[in-house]
Amino acid sequence: MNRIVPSDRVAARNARCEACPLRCMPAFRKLSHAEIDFVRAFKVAEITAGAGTTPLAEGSETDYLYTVLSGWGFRYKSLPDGRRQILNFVMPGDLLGLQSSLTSEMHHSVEALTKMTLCVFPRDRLWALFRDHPGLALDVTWLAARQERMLDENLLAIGQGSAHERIAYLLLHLYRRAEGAGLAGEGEMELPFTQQHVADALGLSLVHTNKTLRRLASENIARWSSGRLRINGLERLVAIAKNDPVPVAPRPLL
Amino acid sequence: MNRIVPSDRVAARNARCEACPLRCMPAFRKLSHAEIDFVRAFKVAEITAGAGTTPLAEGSETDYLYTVLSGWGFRYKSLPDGRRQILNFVMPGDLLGLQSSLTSEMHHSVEALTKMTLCVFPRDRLWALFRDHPGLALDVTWLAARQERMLDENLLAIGQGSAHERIAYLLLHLYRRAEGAGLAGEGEMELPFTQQHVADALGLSLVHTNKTLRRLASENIARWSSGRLRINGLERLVAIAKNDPVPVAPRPLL
DNA sequence: CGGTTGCTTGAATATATTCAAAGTTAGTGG
DNA sequence: CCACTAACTTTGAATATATTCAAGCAACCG
Repeated sequence: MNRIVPSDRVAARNARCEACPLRCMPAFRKLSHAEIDFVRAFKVAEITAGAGTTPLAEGSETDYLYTVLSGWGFRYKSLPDGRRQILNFVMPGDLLGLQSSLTSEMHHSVEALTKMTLCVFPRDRLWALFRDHPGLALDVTWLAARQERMLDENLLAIGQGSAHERIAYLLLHLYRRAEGAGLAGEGEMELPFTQQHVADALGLSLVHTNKTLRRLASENIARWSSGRLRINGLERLVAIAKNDPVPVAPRPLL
Repeated sequence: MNRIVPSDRVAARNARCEACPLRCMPAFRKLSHAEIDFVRAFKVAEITAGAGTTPLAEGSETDYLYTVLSGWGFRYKSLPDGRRQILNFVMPGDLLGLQSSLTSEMHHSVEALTKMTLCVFPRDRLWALFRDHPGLALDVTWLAARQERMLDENLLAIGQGSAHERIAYLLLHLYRRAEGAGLAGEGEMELPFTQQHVADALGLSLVHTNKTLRRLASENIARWSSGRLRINGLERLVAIAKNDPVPVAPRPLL
């Protein structure tokens, strides 16, 4: 179903992290000179993963951590019979591969939804990061805690919500996160995936996901077509989702 | 429903962390002398939370982190109408309150199932820990990553599993964790909570939870009565759960 | 165009929920 | 020791929600 294809590797050691277009955004915390220098040396490559490829695969060993510079993807786990659960969507600024910091065996996969650009950091230098840059180490922990919080909210929505509530929650969640990454505004954003992805993220069948989305459209709350989401009733969406996860800024970026 | 009761506070600065009965267990990593000294100074109190109390409440501010020394509890989030999702169960060795490391506002609650004993660490000295003890800082990150992995597995079970699979998953998960904390063996363990807790943890109704548990008993796979779980068919339980989360040792303990 | 992928819809079915009530157990106080 | 209560477990029946099955439609692509 999801073929694992090796990612294109681009030698790009000439990283000018201080001029990183992502880091320059106001949403991210400013690093000190010493920290920027460390990050630049920490980064060993910049790779591109094409849409549909699997840069990180469950069960495999990875010696690297990645920061998403651009593009969309998703983290997921599969069952032997093919069912899969999308754990969350991946956007610029996210740190990947931390989950298994000691052992390097991955316990989930990551698939690219669009072409993704990733900064590559060798895992074996994470120790030096913790030893020499406690501020960056706290950033790593902050990112892990943020991830955990998102999973908590996810679990609440999936465990307790009806289909209507789950879909509202997911759309709002994605909109707020995209906002934080400069990818949304004016109630509009790109959704570079299919209804099947929404179904797999929320534990719903494709058919029921479709019917629930149609209902949101007929209620004139949110319309999704041709890969673009338009939210007309943000307040009503929040009321249905019972949760408005506005992101905190400034947030760390490795 | 869940009244918030202040916990009994016990002045216990005479902590002999090096002789901590929990830390002495083989499952936990040995700390260096310097690390032990730091942890002992880091610990400002030892408190007891009675069964049914809520030592950490969603929305409140906490200036402390806690390590569970003994007892059981659970982490949960609630919706305005009373529905609640149990995010996971809390056992000895778990670190609590990290989730919101920078802001001190809690995004979930913790309720004690039995009397719990907790080590108390002031959050504002976390920075000193990261600065002076990178090994302990990595431990904190390791614990966060482990938590994240457990949430991932949870999400997979709840999002994709049938009731039968979810219950099998939870029982197995609890058994493996209890094993790691020295609280289970020979296929037997204490379950100090009710079927309602299982229902709230798995996103199932109480009635359906009960019927599914009865089915597992009638299949002679696992029996739960009078607060005690007896697993007769561990292999069959693993086969249903499609996942056997054997804990890794040694693991860190703060 | 023909083929593929994704969206949409209706109908039949399955799974899980809600409702209702009885049975059990543990704790309390007379 | 027993009556009484409260919390928890168990069961059956009716209902709701979501799934599966099946098929048509639309858009895109070689």
